[in-house]
Amino acid sequence: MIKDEGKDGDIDKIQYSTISWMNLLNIYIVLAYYETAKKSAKKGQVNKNKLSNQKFANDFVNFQINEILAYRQSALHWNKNLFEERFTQTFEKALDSYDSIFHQTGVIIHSREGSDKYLHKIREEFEEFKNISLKGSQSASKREALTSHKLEYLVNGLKATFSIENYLGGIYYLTPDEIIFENNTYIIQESKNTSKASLPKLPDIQDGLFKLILFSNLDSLILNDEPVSFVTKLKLTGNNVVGSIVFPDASLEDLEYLLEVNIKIFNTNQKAIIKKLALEAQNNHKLKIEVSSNF
DNA sequence: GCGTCGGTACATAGCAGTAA
DNA sequence: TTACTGCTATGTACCGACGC
Repeated sequence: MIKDEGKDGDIDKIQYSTISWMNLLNIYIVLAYYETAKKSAKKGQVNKNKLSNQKFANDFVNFQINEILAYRQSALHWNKNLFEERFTQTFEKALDSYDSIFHQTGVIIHSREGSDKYLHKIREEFEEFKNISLKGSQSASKREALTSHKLEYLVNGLKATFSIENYLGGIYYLTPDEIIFENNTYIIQESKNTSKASLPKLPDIQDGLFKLILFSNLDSLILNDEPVSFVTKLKLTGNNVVGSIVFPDASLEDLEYLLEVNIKIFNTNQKAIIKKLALEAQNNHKLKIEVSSNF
């Protein structure tokens, strides 16, 4: 839920968007907090208030996993209950745990002040989510499949926000990198770039794909009450890439040619990833993938 | 000043190849 | 079979840049 790396380090807290994301994808959430940590002994860090080697309270994690194994309802249901009944107290536990880590290690941690504000904000977002789901369940239209999403498209200056809702009432807010209007079609695009390598790292590609697969499964895109045509696109750019390719438009020959002219640019693993991306675009309706140079 | 993001450095684990 | 070596993938930590 929270990771405090000491006063001179980073502090990370779970965001509500992550929780609603899990709701949308039917993934069960396990709350966890760190129980022990050591003062960082790395050179350059010994004189700072920095924690490393943080370990989870494992019993608490295992307990929840066992509960989930015996649970018979949807992840949304589990997550909702978890949030209502355990979130605040577990967060307090996490903070208390950091207090005792401070006493054990002498490492000063971030002040507790911001935490109340955080809890208030995340609770507010949860309430908003509950209100929207309530409205959804009252509506006469029964949605039967995950692919039938309700979609709102808000244009706010240059930023566009999608709110996707599935039939269970899970909601996730996503902001795509770019929206391009071309040949009467909206292209929802995620871009991943790498300045040093020729192809972005696999986790980055996966992240982009993941967001786009949600978009590409949308039934329809409504802008100002009018249905508009759209595709989704993952644009991968890297260093020294010769030529460019767009899947699934490109032929097998095009793919072989791209790999041939970039034989020294892409390593074996990267070539394999590109081939898999070609397959992904072939099998995923409405998804395009572009591989090109970053200049 | 704070929170966030992206790039990078570093440690570690897994794996395959090779020599003893 | 064992010990060693180098390569790669992965996760964590660190740090600078940026916007608010």
